[in-house]
Amino acid sequence: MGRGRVQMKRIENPVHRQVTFCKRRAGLLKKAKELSVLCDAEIGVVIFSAHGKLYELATKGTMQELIERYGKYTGGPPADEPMVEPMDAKKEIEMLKQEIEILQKGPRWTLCFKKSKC
Amino acid sequence: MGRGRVQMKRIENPVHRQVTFCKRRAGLLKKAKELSVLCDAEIGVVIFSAHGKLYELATKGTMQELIERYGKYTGGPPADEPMVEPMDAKKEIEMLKQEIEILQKGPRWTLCFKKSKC
DNA sequence: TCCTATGAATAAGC
DNA sequence: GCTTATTCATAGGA
Repeated sequence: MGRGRVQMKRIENPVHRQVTFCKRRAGLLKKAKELSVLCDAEIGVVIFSAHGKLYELATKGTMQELIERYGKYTGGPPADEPMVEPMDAKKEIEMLKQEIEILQKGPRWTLCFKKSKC
Repeated sequence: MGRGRVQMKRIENPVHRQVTFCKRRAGLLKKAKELSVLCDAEIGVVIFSAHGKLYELATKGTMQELIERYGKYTGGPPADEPMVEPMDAKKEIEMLKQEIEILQKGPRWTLCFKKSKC
């Protein structure tokens, strides 16, 4: 980026590393917020700097709540299929119905890109 | 980005939202890895999609270890163990989701693309 | 810090 | 999924 490419290895120069850390940390948190808003996702980011300082972000509720949700999810039944966590049933049903409505009304592609692979 | 600006609000069209979620999620995790490597930081990212599916990344060690470190740092209590949550109306939700899946994939890509990983 | 030149990310379209 | 047109992020330098 910027001027010249970036090697994916630890930046040795401590000044450069510090500057890059600040810039990219801000960028990462911004991206996380954006993804959360745009796609209605709950996201948590935890960053420990090399010196051990903590930076964090939780897009919905608190980090503690997110950690608890994480614990429930990973501690649940060992699904071979991607497991989906039940949320408030009423809410979800409403959301799903709305999606269906949008899908049914919205214009559909009539194109089919036939590639040999498929 | 890309073609035209992005409004920082929830994407209403479910197809667009899904596509954006996949792309930006990948981008976010990539950025997190890069920051970790370049600046020698320990980073954890947890993403719950709107439908409750979990995506995660821990750049050093496991997420569980990172959560413990976080708990120590913040002085909070250790992560709770999961609890199982009973559900009703689960059936209806499943049906609706299936319908959405059919609508999204059915007539459009059946002959062309493999099942999406997202 | 602020300011560019450039490399990356990504929204749409296919 | 792949391509392309644009916007975004950011490395280096002032």
